[in-house]
Amino acid sequence: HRGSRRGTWEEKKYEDGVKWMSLEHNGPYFPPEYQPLPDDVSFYYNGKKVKLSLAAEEVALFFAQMLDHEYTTKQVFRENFFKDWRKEMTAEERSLIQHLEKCDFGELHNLHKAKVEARKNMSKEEKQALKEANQKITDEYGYCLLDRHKERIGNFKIEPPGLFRGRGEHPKQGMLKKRVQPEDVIINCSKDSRIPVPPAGHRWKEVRHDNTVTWLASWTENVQGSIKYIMLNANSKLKGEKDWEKYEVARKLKSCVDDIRDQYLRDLKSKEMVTRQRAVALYFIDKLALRAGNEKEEGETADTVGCCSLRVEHITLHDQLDGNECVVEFDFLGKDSIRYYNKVPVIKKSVLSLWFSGDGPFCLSLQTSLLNKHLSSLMPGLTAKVFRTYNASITLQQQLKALTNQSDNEAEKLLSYNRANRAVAILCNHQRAPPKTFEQSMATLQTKIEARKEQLALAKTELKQAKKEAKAKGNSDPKLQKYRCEEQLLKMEVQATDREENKQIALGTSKLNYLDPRISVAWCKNMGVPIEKIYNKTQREKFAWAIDMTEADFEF
DNA sequence: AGCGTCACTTAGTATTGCTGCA
DNA sequence: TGCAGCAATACTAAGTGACGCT
Repeated sequence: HRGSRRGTWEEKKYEDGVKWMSLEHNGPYFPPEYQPLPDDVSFYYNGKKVKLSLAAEEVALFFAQMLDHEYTTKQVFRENFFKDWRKEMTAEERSLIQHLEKCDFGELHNLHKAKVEARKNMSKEEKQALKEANQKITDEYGYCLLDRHKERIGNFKIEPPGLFRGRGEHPKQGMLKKRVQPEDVIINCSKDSRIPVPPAGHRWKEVRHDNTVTWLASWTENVQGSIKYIMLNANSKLKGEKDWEKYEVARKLKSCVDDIRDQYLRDLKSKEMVTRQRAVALYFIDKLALRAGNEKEEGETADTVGCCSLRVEHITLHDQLDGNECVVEFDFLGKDSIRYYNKVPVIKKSVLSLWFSGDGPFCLSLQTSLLNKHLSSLMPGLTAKVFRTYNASITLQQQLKALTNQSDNEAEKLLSYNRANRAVAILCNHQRAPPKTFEQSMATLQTKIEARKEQLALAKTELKQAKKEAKAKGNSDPKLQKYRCEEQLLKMEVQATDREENKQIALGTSKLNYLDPRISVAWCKNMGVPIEKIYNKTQREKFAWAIDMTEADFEF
């Protein structure tokens, strides 16, 4: 453990999967019940006013609230919504309301907009009252006692009902996400703790006492049938230790990655087809930080892929492209339907010939389970995703080393840090939609820079002038002014560069999930940069373990 | 091996709230 | 002192991978 103090973070308390000895909490917070529409707001069908049943009205409002959103123009969304909405209708309503096109949600939509507007225009006192009410909810439901320590809960609120918003071309978009009842919720806590009390008139689905899991409550969501959990906040000891463990596994990979690389390069020539295919998968997972690509059930989710589920249509092989030999062109939708596009020169022609070797649509006939089984035999705890963590963290460390100089000023150092972070985000393909106000905000910043330049020029002139006059008096003010001006200008220019380079790149995901925080902490110590410049309050809480234990000589 | 289930991490976007500037 | 613009937070979907059963 070079560069780290032994301390509470390194203790391993319990054996074999036991996560806690005592757990007490107040259960999840349920969203408020539906408030019926006021009498002067109506839904119309085919031009005629229709008073909907409470259940149908609530779902109608879900749709009305989304009318400004692109979702409601999509055919799949509309069909799914309408089908599920009709299920909530009374028989009478169902026989009347047959076509979504004949529905007029205008008044409902306006009501919603008015409510949003009213919330914006609340008085200070009203806002304060609301804030206090929310605080009260957080105080009551937002914390738990785990092994006698008070810990924050990450998501203590039950997800409110609404229309399912899948990402990309999701076949289930628009379906009704039903209201969760206490009768749907499983509570997990310790036997001898104060059992959470369900809302009046209700009971829990089950109360269990399973200390091999970390969740406090769970329910099954109706759209995909998946389980949702109430879990601890990222700043909790439990999550922190797990995070630390993750990076330790990635560091262990560092010590054997050379051997593993040698082996998969050799395996490319193996007589066994499975071995060769495995080698190709590993090669790209390592080189491009691709995700594993588990199989997905067709028709249940958007059509997205990862390394092992890449299909023939996602890659193009080029003997020659842009002056390079042997290039693989990737073009596919990955997690969250984010496009991955990359042209990659590969080591050998042999790699290319290994694609398409199956007769199905897949590039490789290889399952992630097989890949991970192999990996775990090479190193305990090694799986495909460890390569992403490892390559992300090692890239940050290398980039920081290459980009930053002790002699840089703080703004320059921070730009370098962001650039190193950006290199990782690009590697991991962490994208974002360009902010709506991007062009505008760039222009504003540019204007400010111009103004500051003029001011600086003026300050310089004044300084010359003042030098002559002030020599006798010893007045240094104009000099200071010029200096400050220069510094602010530089800071803004750096900011502009940073923002431009960041247009479509999201740094947060890698910072939060892939970059060993100890690298950043050590860098801050070495560069004399306060940790607050790199991590905000939440992030410092999440990475408390790293901030606590890391010395300047830490090496990933 | 092949699956379904479960637990947990990783992900982008929507909303909220704070700050610095006119 | 109001508010634009950005940072922080909230939200919840979408992945990974372990495990147990057949």
